[in-house]
Amino acid sequence: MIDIQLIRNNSEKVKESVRKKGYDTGLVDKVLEADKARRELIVKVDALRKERNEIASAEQRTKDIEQRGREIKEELKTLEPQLKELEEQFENALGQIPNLPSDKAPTGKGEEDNKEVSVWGEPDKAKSKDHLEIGKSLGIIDFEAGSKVTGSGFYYLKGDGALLELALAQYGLKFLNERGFTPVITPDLAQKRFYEGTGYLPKGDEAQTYVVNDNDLGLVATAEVTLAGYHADEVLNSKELPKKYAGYSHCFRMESGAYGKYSKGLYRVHQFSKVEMFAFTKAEESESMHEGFLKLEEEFWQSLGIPYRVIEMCTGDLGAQAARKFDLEAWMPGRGDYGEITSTSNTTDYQARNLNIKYREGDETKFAHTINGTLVATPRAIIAILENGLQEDGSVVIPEVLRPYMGKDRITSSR
RNA sequence: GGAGGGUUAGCCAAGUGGUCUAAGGCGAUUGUUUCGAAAACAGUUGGGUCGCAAGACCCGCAGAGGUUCGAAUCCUCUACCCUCCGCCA
Repeated sequence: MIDIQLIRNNSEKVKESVRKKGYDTGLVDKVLEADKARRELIVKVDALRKERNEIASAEQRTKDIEQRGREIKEELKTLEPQLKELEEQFENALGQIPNLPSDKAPTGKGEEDNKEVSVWGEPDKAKSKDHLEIGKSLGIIDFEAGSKVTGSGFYYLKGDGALLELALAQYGLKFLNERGFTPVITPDLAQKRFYEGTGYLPKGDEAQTYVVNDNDLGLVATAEVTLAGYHADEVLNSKELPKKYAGYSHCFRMESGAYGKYSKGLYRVHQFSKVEMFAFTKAEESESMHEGFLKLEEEFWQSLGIPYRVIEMCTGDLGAQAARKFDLEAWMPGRGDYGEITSTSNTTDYQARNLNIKYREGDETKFAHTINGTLVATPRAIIAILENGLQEDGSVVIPEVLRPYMGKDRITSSR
């Protein structure tokens, strides 16, 4: 959520930001109304509580005073639940206001207004084979068994496919560990507060998360959920900041209604694993940390030798949480186009407000800033590696940096 | 699964119905002092409402209910932590 003070003091500016993000500016007026109603009742309730406290600490206790105490108790019995209700309405309204976009984010409505920032590597236009075809002939990806046993959108990786996934994860964690990140293996399930607090409720708010029983637990869509939650309700020491984590987890996404030729094969699946970067920083450091995340993503993908381009999201394509966001898109010969492989967002203090993550600096406590970024989501990495590394003879060359983890330099057939 | 003990502010910790307006200590931070520092002393160190401000008030003792004129304190439920027993490895 954003700071209510900002809305109270500068509602026009907030509306402008909300409009830029493509949300309804009426949300802002709703918040102000709810805030007003809530404050009016607070004044009433506080006055009654004050009187109650005075009565309770009075030197002399008389029948009259005790009678007044009983009256106050009755009044509060009706007013306090009303206040609670108004507070909830206020919180809900406030929670629907998206984070303000950074001034640096290009203004725009949707995908078509995103900005290409840079391009690295030379796509090999001669290659056009699809990872599904390659994976099938090498015997390393099996979607048929996945849909038999689990359902559509699930798959088996086997043989070198399994080794490749683990190689990517291990290389990724080591890569980040060497660059100051703490590797973490996180829970794959989290409570509602966390998967909602990190904002996996997009504009359409179609459910994205698999929920387990009525347990209030959901399968995480990303380790961002559990990494952000790691320091929930804490006050961090500013000297310990920034804190940088490299989380490895499975990710589960319902992806309802997301079928089509661009969602083919491993590109859009219901379960995958991912190495995720996450940082908690001081307010003034989030921007440089975010840019650092982008650099690390580039360095990582360059080390794999995969051609990519960097896209900066325009305001309309930032989502609720992000103030600024960059994606890396790898060249994928099978589709003859670039496809998203990473995404890094600066959510400033938006997530931290939801999850109550602060830091103390001097005699001030402030909300921390949180930054997230994909290092590698393994299925899409596998697409890029298979399709770009395919040789004439049908084998696939493994990027050099992964060879130590695989114990071989190419994939020839499944074993 | 059973039985007991526990959860107080950034951390440690006192407090078993009414000056608790939550003691004290540590840490952090600001000021005084100093050439500078240390030490010492003084202040600040959860959230909210009203107010131009000075300030005033409300809430907050794991969470949610309840008893009472009055709850950190008594009662009920829930979560989590610890110890022992059982079970499994």
